[in-house]
Amino acid sequence: MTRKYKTVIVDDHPIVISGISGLLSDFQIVEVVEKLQSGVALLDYIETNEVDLVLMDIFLPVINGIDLCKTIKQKYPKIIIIGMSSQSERSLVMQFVQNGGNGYILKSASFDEFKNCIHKAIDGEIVFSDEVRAVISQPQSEDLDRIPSLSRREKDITLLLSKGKSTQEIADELFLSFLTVQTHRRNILQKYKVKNVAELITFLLKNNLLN
Amino acid sequence: MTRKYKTVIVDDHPIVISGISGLLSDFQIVEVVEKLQSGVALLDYIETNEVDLVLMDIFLPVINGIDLCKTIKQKYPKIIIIGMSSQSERSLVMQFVQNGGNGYILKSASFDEFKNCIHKAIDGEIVFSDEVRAVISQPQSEDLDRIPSLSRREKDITLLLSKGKSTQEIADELFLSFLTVQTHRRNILQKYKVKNVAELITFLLKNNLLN
DNA sequence: TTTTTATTACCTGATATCAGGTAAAAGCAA
DNA sequence: TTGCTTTTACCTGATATCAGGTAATAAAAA
Repeated sequence: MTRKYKTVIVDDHPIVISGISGLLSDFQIVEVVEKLQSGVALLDYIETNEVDLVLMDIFLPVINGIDLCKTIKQKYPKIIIIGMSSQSERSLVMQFVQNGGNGYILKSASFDEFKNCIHKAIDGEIVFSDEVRAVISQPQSEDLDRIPSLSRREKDITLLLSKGKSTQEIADELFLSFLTVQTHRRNILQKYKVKNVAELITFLLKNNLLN
Repeated sequence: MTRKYKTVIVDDHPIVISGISGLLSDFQIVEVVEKLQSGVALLDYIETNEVDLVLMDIFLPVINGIDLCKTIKQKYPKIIIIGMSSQSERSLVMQFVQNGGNGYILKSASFDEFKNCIHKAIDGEIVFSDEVRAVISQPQSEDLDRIPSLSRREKDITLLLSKGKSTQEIADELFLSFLTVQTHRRNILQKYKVKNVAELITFLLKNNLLN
């Protein structure tokens, strides 16, 4: 008999944990050895226990799933990590995979999709649920995988923009020339390839890049 | 023997549904008669079936839980409706209860909390999970309770604004006059007392009022 | 040390937004 | 039926944004 994959579920919602473990109880090949509600608890657990597979929520309190994934993979590259969330923001998924994640499943995925993904991930594939795949496989400027970061000054200005400040008000507040702020604004919009501040802020907030 | 409460679970995440029905299977007093993934499906279902208790996610596609609750309560005030979500935004909870909701539970609540709340709700109480109660019972700047809501059209326009569309583009997309869209924009900004679209979007996204 | 990035700043012209006003028709609720 | 809200639409003028340039200085990375 083949060894079972020792699996840990990490989610801050007990109900979700219960749902997933119910789903996994059908599996012959995996065995849920622990259910945790935080990233810190997971880091503790893998220090002293053998783990083969982790199913984790991306939006966790304190440490988010993306950073958590990176930390774990650095020390234990063999652990298979599958991320889950309610939204399929392209950049989130990309970051997760770049940090070593083995797959990304939307919580709105069907049971079949879930099972399928977990099976394939165990076989070494990088897996995505249907909706996620639809989002990330869109044409979408093949190079924009890695989201550019804002410089210090650009962050200052973006924050004030999100508060509804005008170019002139920002210039006054930061003791800069109106024209300088204008240049920064243009650079920021260009950086994220957005048309105006409205789209910029939507992008930044949805990707947790603002504050 | 007392009659069992016919219960419907509404959530767009199959896993959550499974988790909750697992939880409810321990209950002698309730019986899960249907599991649905959308508000529309629920409206259909209650037209032709008897329902005593509804457990619904607040963030549902198409119709949100708050509007859904209102609609149902108008026609079937006897149905007990408990809302669930991942966040406990004060204004959301308030709106839900004002629309007739019988309780609000965070998905991060423990199983015991869940059971407790459902029991009490059946007994006629308006119930909240611990974390929710902590949030809503805070003093809170007495005036900012009620956040104005957007009309259907205003929502359409706001969504397009968040995608960086210009007034003209929105007019074209919705088959409206440029001037009409301009009027809507002004009304929306006024409603939330913000200076421009940037501030509007920050406000809406931080309060989960946009999709 | 050379190169690149960040920050600062100026110029112009086209287009868009914002703020003020008004107002009619349709739909819903009291 | 009488109001209230929503949706539609028009007008004007002041500001603001966006997109296209260029360019010097400072700081950080190669």
